[in-house]
Amino acid sequence: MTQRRATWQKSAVRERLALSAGFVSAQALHAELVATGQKLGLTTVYRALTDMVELGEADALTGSDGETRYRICGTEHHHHLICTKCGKTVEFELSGFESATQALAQAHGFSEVSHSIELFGTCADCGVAS
Amino acid sequence: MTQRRATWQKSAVRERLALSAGFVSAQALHAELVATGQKLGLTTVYRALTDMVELGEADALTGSDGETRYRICGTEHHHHLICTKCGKTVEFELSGFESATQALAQAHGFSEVSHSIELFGTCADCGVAS
DNA sequence: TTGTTGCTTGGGAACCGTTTTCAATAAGGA
DNA sequence: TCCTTATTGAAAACGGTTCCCAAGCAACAA
Repeated sequence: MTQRRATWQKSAVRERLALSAGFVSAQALHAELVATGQKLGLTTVYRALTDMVELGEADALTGSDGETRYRICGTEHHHHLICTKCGKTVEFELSGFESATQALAQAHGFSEVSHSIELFGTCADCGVAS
Repeated sequence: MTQRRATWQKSAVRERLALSAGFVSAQALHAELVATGQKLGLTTVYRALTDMVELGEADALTGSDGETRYRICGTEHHHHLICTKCGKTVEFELSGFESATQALAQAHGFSEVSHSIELFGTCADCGVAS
């Protein structure tokens, strides 16, 4: 059994991620850490983030560009409303919708259904001020 | 202005994709074409698929593994119910939901909202028969 | 505190899907 | 048929992520 050890690298990744309002890529996070004097390897950042996702401390989201972004999230089931400009994220739940999709899936003979629901848009701050 | 020329390669990609019940990766599609004696380049398959997506003839879906899969789809707005085992896909629409998300997004000050909604599960054929 | 164990780190190479390059090819109008 | 130029395709480039493995260090025992 793998037991985890506490290291300042993991703490640094966790803390830095907590500072971000939205989803951040592993590379960006690594760059920020290095820029603030925290010298750690990119590989380590990837591992720390992967661990956090497995522990349910963070959510991962792979965009259409193939890059995975991370964010510290609540543990309850939720979805995201993400600003495509600045990455700012709002969590929300969708009461009623969950059961509706479940019913729809079962109607088609599907089981073990999970879903991916994300909303993308431009937040107030990034919106055109004209 | 870019005008398109008809080539047997593009037709081959389109026809092969039409044979698939679900989403297929560019590499898999290329392998299938080569296996059936259609000798064309992987690059060409990528280009043909990208074109189809731009023309609205196909849908592209980038999975968490970073691989993009394609499928011929209807032109109206719809979502997908996808079997994670065999890739079989069912299209469906979500009346009422669209407006609900729109309202939710605006409530948070977001504009130009789009959404990504996909359901994943195990289809009847792939379900555990024990 | 010191010693031992083995998880963790990190730099670079490897991977893998995708895109770009560019010379050869071929579609389609004149 | 000829000519123009979009298209093809093999190889190289790319970019994000993972693997390799020797050095480092956290946790625990004595």
